[in-house]
Amino acid sequence: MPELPEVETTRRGIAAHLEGRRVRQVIVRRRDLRWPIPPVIGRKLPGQRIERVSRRAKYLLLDTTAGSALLHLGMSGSLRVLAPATPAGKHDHYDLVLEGGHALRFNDPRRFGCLLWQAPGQIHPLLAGLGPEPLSADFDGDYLWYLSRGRRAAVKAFLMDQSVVVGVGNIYASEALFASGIHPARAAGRVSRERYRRLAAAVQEILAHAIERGGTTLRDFLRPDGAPGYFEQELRVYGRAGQACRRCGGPVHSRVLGQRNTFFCPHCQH
DNA sequence: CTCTTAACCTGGACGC
DNA sequence: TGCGTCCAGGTTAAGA
Repeated sequence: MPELPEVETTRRGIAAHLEGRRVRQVIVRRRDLRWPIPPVIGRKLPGQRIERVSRRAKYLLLDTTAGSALLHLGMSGSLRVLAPATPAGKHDHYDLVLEGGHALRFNDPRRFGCLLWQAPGQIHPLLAGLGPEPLSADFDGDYLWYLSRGRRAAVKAFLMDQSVVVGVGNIYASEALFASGIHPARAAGRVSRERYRRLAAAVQEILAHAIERGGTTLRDFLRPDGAPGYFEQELRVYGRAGQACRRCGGPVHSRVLGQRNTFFCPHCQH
């Protein structure tokens, strides 16, 4: 479900409720997520004040002086802030109960998400080796061009590689490649510097705009306040196989690339 | 290194 | 109504 815009939307939604508050209790209903929830969280987190809710790539971090809780939403995870004593439903795997009784609740049918712990001053192994944030100054077309020299994998797989740049998932990769006129199956090493500049600009523009719209709701993504995201209506190619390209009117194609369904216009993208 | 593939897990949509 | 099949926004681990 969540790519960078959806995770950032979630961060903004929960931050106002969490920052400055203490965690009273950690309730774990199912420990076996992508990785088991480590017992250290139950020992360290209660009593701690959440100083900041931050984001790195598609991970959310609840920063305290004792360490940081590291949250990932996987494919189907979502977070809500709920009133005290709201009954838990199916797939509600953990709650972080705050002082005052409100709870941050994690729901995730497929259990690809995780809740891990990062000690103060340490970088969790999952965060080591991640590429730059796409909306930071460390990311631009020249960087992509330089890094891609000699790479034979498809440019779409290259763009979705989180060690290259973080946050770009299957929806926004198709969208950014369409916006910059690059065929998703083209070898990454055979895209020109000028076109990588356009691609990087498209990634930044699309992600920023999607954040403004509260992310993309395709099936079940909801913001922490329960509202859907409104970027779906802005999608140019994703999920539109067989429909008219919004630029040339020809049919949008789809094919599987790197195990993921990919949408593009063969007339507009080369 | 780089690249590809299988695997993790559940639910919804669809065809029969 | 029920059952089988396919698909889904992510990521790692293992193997070539």
